[in-house]
Amino acid sequence: MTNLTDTFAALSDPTRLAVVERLMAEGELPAGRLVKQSDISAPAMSRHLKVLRQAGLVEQRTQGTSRLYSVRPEALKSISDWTLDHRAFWQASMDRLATHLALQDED
Amino acid sequence: MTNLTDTFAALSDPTRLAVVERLMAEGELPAGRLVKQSDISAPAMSRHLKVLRQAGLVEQRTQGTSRLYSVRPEALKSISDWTLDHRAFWQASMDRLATHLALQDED
DNA sequence: CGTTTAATTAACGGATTCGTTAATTAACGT
DNA sequence: ACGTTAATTAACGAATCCGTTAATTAAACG
Repeated sequence: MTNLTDTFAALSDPTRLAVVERLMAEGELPAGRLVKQSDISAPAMSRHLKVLRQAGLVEQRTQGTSRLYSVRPEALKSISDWTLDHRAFWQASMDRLATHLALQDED
Repeated sequence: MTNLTDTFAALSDPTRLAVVERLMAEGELPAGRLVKQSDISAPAMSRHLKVLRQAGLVEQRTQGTSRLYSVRPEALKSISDWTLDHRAFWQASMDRLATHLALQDED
């Protein structure tokens, strides 16, 4: 099991966050495809993918000379779970804020 | 409005994640209190708090010579919203996984 | 006004991050 | 076995991060 800080670190880079979002939207994709629509080199992308893999955010499988990457849903769930663990805190505050704004609208 | 990658970056350091979690659990606390139960110096903590503040995760108010820090719920909500935006992806996968494991248990 | 308390900013060193180009590994087709 | 395609690892430099100690700012109090 990887640490939550590692998950956050993996998603703290714009290139990596974009990769994860694209893989979620389009599903499994080869590394080369991810390189094409980025403005960095293949080696740079390769190391970003390694970071994502080591953080448990993506997994890799080989097909011919290509490596296909996809998002591991467990990683996403661990983030969601973390926000839910603390939801009692931020939800109440947000509700207060929403109520306050709604009352202001009535003026 | 701050970027989501900045939010993730702020939470990618164990000291900062611990600070945020403690502030959520205990509410507003002075910087000095956060230093005490950490094993880093006051200047180091001060810069961590600055990172959290610039990422919009905490806010600060002054009381006497102390600075009181608290978590901004909006930041937490933005993370929760992000997971919900992609929930359709990971939820379905997790459900499949759960079903699969349940079927295995029956063997 | 000088002192104490609380916290920050300044300055510096070591480690890590992120990009590049060059070299290497891996799988496939002939 | 050889060449091609796809991707990774190696090697290096610039920038950023994170810790430290020393110096500075800010508020409160006699």
